[in-house]
Amino acid sequence: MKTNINVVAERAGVSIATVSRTFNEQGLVKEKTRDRIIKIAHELNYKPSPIARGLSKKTTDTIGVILPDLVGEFFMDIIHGIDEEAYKANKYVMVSSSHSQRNMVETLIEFMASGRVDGVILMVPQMHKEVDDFLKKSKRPIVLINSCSDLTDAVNFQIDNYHGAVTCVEHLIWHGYKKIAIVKGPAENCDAQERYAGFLDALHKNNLSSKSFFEVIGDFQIKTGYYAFMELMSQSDKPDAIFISNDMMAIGAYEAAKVSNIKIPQDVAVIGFDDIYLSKLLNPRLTTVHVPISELGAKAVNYLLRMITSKVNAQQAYKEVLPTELVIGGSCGCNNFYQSLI
Amino acid sequence: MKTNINVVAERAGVSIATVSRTFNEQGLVKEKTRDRIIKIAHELNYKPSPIARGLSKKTTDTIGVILPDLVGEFFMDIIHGIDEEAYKANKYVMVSSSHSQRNMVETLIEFMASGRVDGVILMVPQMHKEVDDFLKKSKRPIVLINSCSDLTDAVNFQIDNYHGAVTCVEHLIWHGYKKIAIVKGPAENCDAQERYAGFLDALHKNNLSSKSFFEVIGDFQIKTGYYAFMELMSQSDKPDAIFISNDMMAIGAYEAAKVSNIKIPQDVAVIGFDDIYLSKLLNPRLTTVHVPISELGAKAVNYLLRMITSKVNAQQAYKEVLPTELVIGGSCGCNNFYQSLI
DNA sequence: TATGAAAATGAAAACGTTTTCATTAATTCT
DNA sequence: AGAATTAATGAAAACGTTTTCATTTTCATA
Repeated sequence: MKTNINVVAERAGVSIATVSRTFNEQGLVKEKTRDRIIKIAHELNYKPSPIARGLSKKTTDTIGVILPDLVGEFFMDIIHGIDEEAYKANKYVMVSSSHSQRNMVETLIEFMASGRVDGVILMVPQMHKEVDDFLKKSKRPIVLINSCSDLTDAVNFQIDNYHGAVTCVEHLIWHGYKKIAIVKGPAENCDAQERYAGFLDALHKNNLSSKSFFEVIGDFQIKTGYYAFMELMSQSDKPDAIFISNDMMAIGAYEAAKVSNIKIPQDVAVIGFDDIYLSKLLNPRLTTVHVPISELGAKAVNYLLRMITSKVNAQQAYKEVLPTELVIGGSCGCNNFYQSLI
Repeated sequence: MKTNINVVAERAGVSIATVSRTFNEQGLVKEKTRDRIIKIAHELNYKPSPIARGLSKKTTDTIGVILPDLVGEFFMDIIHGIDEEAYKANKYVMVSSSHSQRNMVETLIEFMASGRVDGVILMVPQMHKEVDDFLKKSKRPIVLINSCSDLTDAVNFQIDNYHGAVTCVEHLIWHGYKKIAIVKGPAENCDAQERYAGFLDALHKNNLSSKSFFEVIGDFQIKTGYYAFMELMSQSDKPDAIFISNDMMAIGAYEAAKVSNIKIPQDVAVIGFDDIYLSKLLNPRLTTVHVPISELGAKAVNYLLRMITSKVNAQQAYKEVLPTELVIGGSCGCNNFYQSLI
């Protein structure tokens, strides 16, 4: 009744070994018998069981994805990129969030040890020792995405936060602004750190320097953007441009500007980071930095698959920084940008 | 070297059967030996292989999720709800999009037949015959979410689009509006159909009727919301309120209002549907309908798991409609709503 | 036509569990 | 104390593949 490899073999008058070979390596079984087997398998609607195959071959054709959270368009984009590439390669995708940090590491270990996945794509907001240790001794390949770059001996795909920030600041300088402020992200956040570094370096390279009262810290949420903007613009010495470390805070800044009757960009220029969907809807459209999130996922999958198939040395460290791109809106002072909303 | 059930058994001076029993049914193995086995297993860091177990038991502890798309906060919320519940039940989640309709059914069949998953949560934008047929003959349980309700013999969890729409319209009527227009969603979309039905019924129940020039069709995207608003408000006989079938189109409407200098809600009241994140950021905050997306995923998982464990009859049709809730903003004319942005 | 190499196939072990059925150990009952 | 039950364990088959190693077939070459 149940249609396994045996019934196909029997029906084809052949041993199960040849049936197996038919579905795996090519060239090993004679054209004629191969065709016959394929035909019969098709008639019986036979497909090799992935589970049994997994037991025998120790591969599952699925990759694990562990994200710090499963909320918001950002993580969705990552999953999307991963899914798309995995699908092309006929792989399956198992997702899991680290469930509020309760057990990121446990999930990871479970995944790896259980043989459920052939490899893992892992995103850690900030790298702790535990993870670091584990990466080294893991038998299955692991690819990090958008994780801190301080561990040099891992495989890591990242966004080029630094140059994104540099480009922003240089664009502001090009506009002629000289008093450039920044709303920073959380101190422990790697993205925030890199963006801040880019900000500082761009200023210095252009013989400007950052003043402490032009630096406000935020937490990447709308609210702190609001207050940061208020704080900056209520000083007697006001900036003429503000680099806001992410778009969410920029939204808060827009709100603050509206409330306090400050015009963007006439009174103060504003520039964000991330190019989230909302940024298109602001008025004027927010000038920001596009980050190739979905590509990040796609590239991570491709590399992981090559690690799995040993096309690339899985022990070898590798790092790739994906370029970011300035998206011109009206908030920086440019005025012939493309308003894509309608 | 490799630590499988055999080495544990040997080390414990016991047969592999008792080791297996120790990790499965309880009460079958004597307390004392059980403890010894557990201890040894722990020392050796032994965990039963899910793959081998899967082969033997024909269950994998993972559920499949097939969504029409992996983009935007909506689908992320669904996955989030699913993941959270699955995690609690110690199940794994395999996601897949239908990759632009290319092969939703194939993915489904593949999933089911391969024994990769114990059950599937499936969301289909519009139900075609193929899927319908397949649902019937599938051996593994399937739970539909947010899918058309015209197949009565499936398990289906849905949003209460109808009553959400009724509530909207009645709220508008309560405000005193009499000339209520609608921007509909795509004709073939089930959500859109149900919302439209609610709209009509609410009007009739209140002795109002819909006029054809007050009904415009859209496609749930921003752009069509823009044009629909323009069209409605450029007629000589203008509506005093518009029920827009989703928030995205409402955003377009806001934009159109701004461009044409029409004030919301003073000149025309507007109400949306979905309560997406952006709706909080509009000014005035959009009055809309909250849909419990994440709960939808969570409930679907719970029911699916009960089908898998036969706590509930998997052959039996079941339908659950999750309540929606009106979220008051300023766009309907209310003025003491909670503006949650800051 | 015999011969050797190459190509195609088969038998059986392995992968790591669960589970049925039989057997032994422990316990209760008279 | 011995029989009758019940509780605990073990041996081996099953799950459905892949893969090694040996064997047979084929085919070109001498």
